[in-house]
Amino acid sequence: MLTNSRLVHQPHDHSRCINAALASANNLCAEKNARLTATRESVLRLLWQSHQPLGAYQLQDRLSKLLNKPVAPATIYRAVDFLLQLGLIHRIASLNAYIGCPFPNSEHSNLFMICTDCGSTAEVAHNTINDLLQSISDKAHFTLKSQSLELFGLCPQCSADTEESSNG
Amino acid sequence: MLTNSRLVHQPHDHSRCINAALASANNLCAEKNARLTATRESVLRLLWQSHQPLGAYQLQDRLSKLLNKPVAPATIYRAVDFLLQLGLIHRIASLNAYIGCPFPNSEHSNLFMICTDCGSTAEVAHNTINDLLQSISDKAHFTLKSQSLELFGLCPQCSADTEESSNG
DNA sequence: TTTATTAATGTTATATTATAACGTATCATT
DNA sequence: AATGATACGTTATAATATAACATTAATAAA
Repeated sequence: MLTNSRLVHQPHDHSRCINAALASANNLCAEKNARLTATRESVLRLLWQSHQPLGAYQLQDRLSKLLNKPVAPATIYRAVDFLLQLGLIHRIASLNAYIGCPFPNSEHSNLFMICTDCGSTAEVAHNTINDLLQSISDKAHFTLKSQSLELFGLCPQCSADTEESSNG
Repeated sequence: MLTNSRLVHQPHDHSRCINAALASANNLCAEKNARLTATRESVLRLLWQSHQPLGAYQLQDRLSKLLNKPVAPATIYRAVDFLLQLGLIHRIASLNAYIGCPFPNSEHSNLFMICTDCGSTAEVAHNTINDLLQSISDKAHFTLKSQSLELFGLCPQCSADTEESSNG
């Protein structure tokens, strides 16, 4: 099992995450002959700077502030589509929001643990889940192409807080 | 494993499904002291009549035609919210659409197999998946409350069609 | 059976998310 | 430099969802 759960839910040197993600993005783009333009890189950076999934219009606000000029929705959606194509980010359907992918090079589950309290979201890559879903699909004669797996609940921190307040 | 995959993907006496769903809805409402009003029942019926998930504005069109009068979005969203609350329908986040739940009384996975070709959508209830997701959550100290699991691919019929056309 | 209370609906307006269409600029190759 | 492909700017609008408040209907209480 591969997960960024601990990183997401605990304090850490976040600038390292961001730098690692951008370096990895640069590699991937070079490899695929794709252009990580200024706009695209900024959107990716904004997603990584956030500890939560961001919606298109949140990205619009932030990019607009960053560039100190108006930014249109199309600009955001185009950047986001590009990053989605390359697997550098994911869309979280239930939130209409986007988040950086912590392991863009590996086959993985698109499995997210979303805290309904604080909004923090961790991704988990888990082969057993993938295998199980594949076998369920096979049995049903369903040709599986992709998947969106979203879990809702309380992250470790918010779970602990709830526990505490109910005890004390 | 509990699934309506075969029913969804193969010809059958669909009026029976609809009647069964409505009967089950009536029971549930009686039990919970909830009112299955005319609007709510119509929306549920429309969802069951469709072989695919329907969006709010598709429901608006259909209800409007059924009643032969204008229907506002709020009417649809209110009915849909009610039915969601009772577990009589599900929302499919990736499609912004709604679908009748074939087993509203049982604990289940909210796992959907969505055909990207014809749109037909089957629900699967699978304890192993639930257990696995619960154990993953436990390991991550994530307090799991609910889940949305959406699989995209080709239904048996469309898989077969693709196979055929590639062969011949 | 009136009255009070709650639940559901009607209606209008508007917020939020996403895309279309078309012109302009930038980049890569010749 | 000319060309073609890719990316971006800009404006408008489509699609999805909610807010707010008036009205009606159903239930409960007096």
